[in-house]
Amino acid sequence: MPARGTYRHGDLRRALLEAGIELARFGGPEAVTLREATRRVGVVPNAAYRHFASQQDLLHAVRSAALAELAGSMETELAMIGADLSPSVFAMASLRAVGAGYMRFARAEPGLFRTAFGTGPQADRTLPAESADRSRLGPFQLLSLALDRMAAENVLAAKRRPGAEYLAWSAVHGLAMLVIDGPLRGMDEQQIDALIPRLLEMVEKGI
Amino acid sequence: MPARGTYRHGDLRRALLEAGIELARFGGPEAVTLREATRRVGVVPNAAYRHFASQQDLLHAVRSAALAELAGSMETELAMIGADLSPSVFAMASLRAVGAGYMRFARAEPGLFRTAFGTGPQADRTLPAESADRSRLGPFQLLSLALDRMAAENVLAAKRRPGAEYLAWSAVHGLAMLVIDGPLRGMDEQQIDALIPRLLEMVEKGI
DNA sequence: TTGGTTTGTGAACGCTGTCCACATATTGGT
DNA sequence: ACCAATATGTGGACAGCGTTCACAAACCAA
Repeated sequence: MPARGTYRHGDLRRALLEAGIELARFGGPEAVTLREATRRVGVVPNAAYRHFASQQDLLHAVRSAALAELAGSMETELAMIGADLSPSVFAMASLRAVGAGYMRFARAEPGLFRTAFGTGPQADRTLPAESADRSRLGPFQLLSLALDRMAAENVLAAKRRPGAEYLAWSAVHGLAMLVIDGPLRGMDEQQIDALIPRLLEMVEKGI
Repeated sequence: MPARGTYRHGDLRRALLEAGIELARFGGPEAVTLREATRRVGVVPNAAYRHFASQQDLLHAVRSAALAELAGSMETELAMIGADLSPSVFAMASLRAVGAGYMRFARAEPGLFRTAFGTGPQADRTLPAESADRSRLGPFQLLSLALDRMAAENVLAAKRRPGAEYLAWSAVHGLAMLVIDGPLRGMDEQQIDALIPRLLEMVEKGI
């Protein structure tokens, strides 16, 4: 006898994924548990196995969603610096925009950010180059694009050498990690706000 | 009847801690489980509760040990650049030394590194300034010290502004995280080796 | 010796992921 | 329209995890 749901849920996979995202949002990767996700959807734990091979599989799906949201935050920030700028000014501002978007997301959604770059020995890592579908750009591609623009407009202190995007990424990512999940957690918010432009400045000048 | 150990172990706390470190070394923070640690020591799980308030407490102790090992790696690297250098040359080299030590530890002991900066909502974070005993310097203090030396010898591109150590730390930490636990995992080793000096160069020039 | 404190044991509880057998909807062929 | 095959959710079970409680054994002090 069908007790819990309508027995035929309709789109259980999506429902479970959304429940997982919600869990990650508030509790980070370690909060996305298969049992709790199914509980929220109102279905028995095993039902999840028809749509996700394992809990890790669910977590990977949530991770992808988190990465997409991070990219969205960067694009939002990029859109805010308007297209009425001259190419060179736009190029100059784009690195700061994507960097700021990165940091904004990390601080606004620490749970999702930690999920996106979640720790763990079993976490499946895909190199940014070969990641996902080409349609949507990932965080790394957006950062790389900003550097490309700066190089094209010659507003970069140094010549754009291959791999420079990794250096920029390291700086931004490192600050984000230290702030939301590391020893800098609890640091004064204003101090962090002051640090962000200085960090991006360091990247521009030193890359 | 005393079945497992000698019933009176001697120094169970230390034994459990060392077992925990061993677990963290190979499996990262999520591998340090109370039950496995006690199992290795040959004692019943509950015995741990006489020496650690909880599993988190054990993990915190392991984290401290990991941080100490990281600092040790940085000091080793610092010692390798000899004291026969002129103060200004030594200052110049010290940032790269501590940075390299940081990266070396991260790559050589990813499990311990991930434990040192372990993720999780319940991770107790202490600001570097107020951390630990004064006798041994932590990773952050060593990095900060290197920048101080460079500023004193005027070998820094810019004036040493307060908080610059956070920027340097962010860069190094970010690369380490991306390499051992993030999307850059699996990157070509030589490529990483080439990236490290460039990253430290970026810090020197851009800070 | 005796009584108290420390330290390890044993059994239990609820939580987790996962596997198995089963029941129920949906779907496609005839 | 019927009937078999498939897809999907249920129920029950198992092992492993952290944690708690009551109890036993060892040490220590008076």
